[in-house]
Amino acid sequence: MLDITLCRRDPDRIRRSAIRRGSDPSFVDEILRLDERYRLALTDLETKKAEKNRLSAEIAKASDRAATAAKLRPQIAALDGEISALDETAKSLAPDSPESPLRELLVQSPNIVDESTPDGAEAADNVTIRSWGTPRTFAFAPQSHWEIGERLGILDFERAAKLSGSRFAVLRGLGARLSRAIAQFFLDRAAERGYIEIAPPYLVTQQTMWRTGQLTKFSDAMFADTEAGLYLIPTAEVPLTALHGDEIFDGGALPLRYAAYSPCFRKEAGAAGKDTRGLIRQHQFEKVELVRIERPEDSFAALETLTADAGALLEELGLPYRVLSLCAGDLGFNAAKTYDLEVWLPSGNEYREISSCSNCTDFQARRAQIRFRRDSKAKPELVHTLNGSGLAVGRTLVAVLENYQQEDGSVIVPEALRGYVGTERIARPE
RNA sequence: GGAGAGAUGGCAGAGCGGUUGAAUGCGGCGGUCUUGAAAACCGCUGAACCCUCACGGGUUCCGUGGGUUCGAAUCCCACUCUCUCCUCCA
Repeated sequence: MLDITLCRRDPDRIRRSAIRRGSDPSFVDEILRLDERYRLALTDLETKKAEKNRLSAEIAKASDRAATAAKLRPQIAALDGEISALDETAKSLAPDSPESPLRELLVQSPNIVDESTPDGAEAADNVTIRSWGTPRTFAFAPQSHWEIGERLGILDFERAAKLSGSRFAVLRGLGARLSRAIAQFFLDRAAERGYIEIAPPYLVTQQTMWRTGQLTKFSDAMFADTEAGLYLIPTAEVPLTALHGDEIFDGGALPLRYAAYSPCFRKEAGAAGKDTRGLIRQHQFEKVELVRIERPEDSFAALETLTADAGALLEELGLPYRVLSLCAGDLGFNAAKTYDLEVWLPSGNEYREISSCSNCTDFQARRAQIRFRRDSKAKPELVHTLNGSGLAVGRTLVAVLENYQQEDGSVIVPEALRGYVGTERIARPE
């Protein structure tokens, strides 16, 4: 949600951001026009209310209340008429009333693009910031993770389809164990880096979804039980970020760092025909999510740290990756700036996204009303929220299987995971 | 699922239909005292929005939404949530 006061103070900033995202900036003029009308109506309304309150106070102060009330009643009735009419007008225009077109415009607009986000219209314009590791050269044709997994008996897509249809997987034996090992490894590292582990609900209310910007209007991206009014989280970012909604922190409480391991549920409605094989794009996948709540002045430095925290996991696993700065046109709704981490997958001879780290500045904080005070007398200010995968478990499993595959069909377990998996090599199904 | 109790400021906890944004306590901030600290004492201490260059003024908010009334934290209705007991269950 955009800040109405910022729209008044610096409309050009909003226009510039819209243009960089590739959308028409004329809505800013519409916002200003509606806002003007709203404030006129509001001032009018409040003046009438003040008059009425004065008359009521007069009755309260009078020695003979009944008589005074009788005398003033016609005046008050007249004011009541005007008040209810003005009230309706003001309500229909207010930036916080659900029906108002002004609110619609504020709510539908994506976050303001940060200056440091590169220009560009689409994914091809994203800028590679750095890369780590050298993709391994294979003496044989590397296989895809589903070939490896099915042959080793640790991935079973056929039976998953029998149970649940397409875009599901069954992990078996060391496959299931490896997946659990990866998640455990991520959580342990997060704890070492000062992230507090949270085990959140996986079902949240519509309001919670709305607050973190996942629900704008009608979203067909998420699984929901509409009868119960509950949504399956598409990422733990949702409960972690909304955790402190409607709260005001003491300045000393910040920054806050949270990590949560959770399943994520997505309909993938817009992805028909994409990544239909294997674990890459599932209706249900697991992820360790990192969330930071920061003071505004610290949030961009925190984005660098967050991205480094995610990258360190890939480095420890020995998986080559690169970091992209998403261009303005490819940026998500909530983000002012995003770094994507892409891991090397030898079967496709390409890098694939395994983490996305975003600074959402005050955008989600405004929706969820997460604030802090610099000192005990200061006015509450909105915090900045950041989130990043640290990392997607399923895609890490893919990367491990593909990058560590051996010519004999076995897979070596990366050093960092051996303690969790309990073996150095996955050779044959038990 | 059944029965009961409750929802008030950062927290705890009062509150008669009339100047109550709300007693009191705790916490927080400032001050006096002190070499310093503690204690004691004094003062201040909720949020959102609108008008104003500013000083200042105004409106709204006591779970949410309606209603009664000139006037509602206080009365009425509906809803939501929390707690306790029973039931069920991993």
